[in-house]
Amino acid sequence: MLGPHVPELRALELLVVVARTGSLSSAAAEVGISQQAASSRMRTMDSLVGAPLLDRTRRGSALTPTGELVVQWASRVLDAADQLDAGITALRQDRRGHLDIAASLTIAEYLLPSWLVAVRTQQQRLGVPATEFMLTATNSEQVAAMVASGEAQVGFVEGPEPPRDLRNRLVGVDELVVVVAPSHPWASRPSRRVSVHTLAATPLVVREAGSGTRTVLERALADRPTTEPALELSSTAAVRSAVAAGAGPAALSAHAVYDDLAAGRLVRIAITGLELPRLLHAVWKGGAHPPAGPARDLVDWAATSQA
Amino acid sequence: MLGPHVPELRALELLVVVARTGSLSSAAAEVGISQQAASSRMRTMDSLVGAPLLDRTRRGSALTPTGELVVQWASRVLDAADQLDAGITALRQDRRGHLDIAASLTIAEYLLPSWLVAVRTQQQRLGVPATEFMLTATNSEQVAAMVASGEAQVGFVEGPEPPRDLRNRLVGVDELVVVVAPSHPWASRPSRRVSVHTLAATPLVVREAGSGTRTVLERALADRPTTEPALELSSTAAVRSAVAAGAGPAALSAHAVYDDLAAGRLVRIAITGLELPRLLHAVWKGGAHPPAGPARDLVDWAATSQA
DNA sequence: CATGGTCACAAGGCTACCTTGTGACCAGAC
DNA sequence: GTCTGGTCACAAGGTAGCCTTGTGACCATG
Repeated sequence: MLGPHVPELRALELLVVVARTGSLSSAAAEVGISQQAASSRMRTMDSLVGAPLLDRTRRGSALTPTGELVVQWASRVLDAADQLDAGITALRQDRRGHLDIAASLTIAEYLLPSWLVAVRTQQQRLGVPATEFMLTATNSEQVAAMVASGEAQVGFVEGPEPPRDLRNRLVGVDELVVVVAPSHPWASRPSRRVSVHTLAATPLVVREAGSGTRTVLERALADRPTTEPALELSSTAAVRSAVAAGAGPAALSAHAVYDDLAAGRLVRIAITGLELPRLLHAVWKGGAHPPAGPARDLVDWAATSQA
Repeated sequence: MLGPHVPELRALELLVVVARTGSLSSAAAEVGISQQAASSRMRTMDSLVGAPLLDRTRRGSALTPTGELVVQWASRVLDAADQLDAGITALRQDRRGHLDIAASLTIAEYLLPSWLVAVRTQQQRLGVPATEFMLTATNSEQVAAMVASGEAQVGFVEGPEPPRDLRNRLVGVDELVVVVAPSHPWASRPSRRVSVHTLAATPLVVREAGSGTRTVLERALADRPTTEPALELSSTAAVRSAVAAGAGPAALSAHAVYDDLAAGRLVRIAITGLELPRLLHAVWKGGAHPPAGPARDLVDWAATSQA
């Protein structure tokens, strides 16, 4: 799946740092290796790409045109890696100066990492010591319970309306969308649209019974004659893969398939007379605003970045 | 910049393959390592994250809830890595069964990789042998010359209008946008808007004289009294970093700053009475359509994916 | 002309990872 | 019952890649 010519993350990081600093030595210092090691890493990248990435002169190293291309591509990889980093850091339960966050699955998977990165860089810029986030991902009911009990200072839930006993603020919207593989007959229809009736009569790829997305879908089709699932899988990732491989249509969170739609691995099908929006709320206990500090920063960011 | 808990790309790839196949052994076979090596890699990932990613049973391995989160985050990294892979593959000059592409910088950097990935997966799905793409990134004039001379079968150019002597098709639009750091005074204005006059009077971070984006900008401000640049840098990446660090405003391609805007590292400022759109065209020589085969597939994809 | 900055070459060591070999366990077929 | 093919785990050993240290050449700048 991944070719043999793709450098590892640390090498890509070194490349962009070299691009920024203009020097192998200082870049090496920044990522914590020796100048010689950095030079060697860059040289192996040269051979991976098949062309030199750097103009190495006696007073610094500048990018070649090829290098500049690769830097741009690498930056996107590293952006995603930053979000992964934020997520992993939040999962590791470092218990000094931390903020406990509870979030529903969709939010934890697709939105929260970028918010964490944003708050983190904001803190860096202001010179504030970094907060360690701890993340629990579970269903929306559980999230509400954790916030109510004080286990988490702030929570993020999805659903028709936020829990009554907690304060809330709207931070985004999600929607279930129906997707198929590009080779699926529905994708060839000029309108890329089918009726609710057709959808209900078609075997779908679904999550296991009881999962949030499946419940929403079943409720929306409740008054129609429905058919058996084509395939029942236990993770969103598995459903995405199965649909892309042609196993049949599925309904998934718009956020979950954003990349696949953009890359053309999946095709969105509109359903006449069916919309499945879900509101995403931040929730907390107590005052009109979340507790001052990282919790409030996070909610503020989430609420404003959706604009 | 990148934390110590982020696995390398190959490890992430293994994780998502395990998630898809449901088995360590078959995943190991797919990525070309032994089952034991795969098991060990996954175990080091466990310790990086601080929690097990897999439920390892005697008849397969399924994701834990934590594992599912990490898979989603990792998928985004790998999506970007796929585009990097496509780009690098196109740069490596493998000369068997290839398509020569010439593209202007903006397109080569931001759009082309995803198109290449799309065409590649399309070929895989149809069982067609994969084309080796060869990419030359240069300015739009050069691109037109290469296509005219036959050095490249297809080209992608930006500019007010495509070259007369070539056939063309619109594949997208780009725009120069003005961005500042979130800490910049302009970002605090409620309107996030300044006048052309203010912009012209403000020292900007710019590319070196002669670069495409700088030329467009200077031409647009030609009839205004302008000031000296705040900083002159030789790559788009350097400009982005400098602006994010607070060196001043800059005008950059909308595609170049898409991620930074989404992540909040940069803030877009509207300029009253100034718009700098650029049309992106595919160009080729000869008939009304590009030559059948990969060239046509690529252009078709590019033209339709912009919708 | 000294100094501090750049990068390159060479040798050595170490570590991390991978392979091979083996075993335990489980399900389904016969 | 047991055979077969599938899973994963444990252990030992080798190897290769990478990193550090040491050294040197070169070039600006003061």
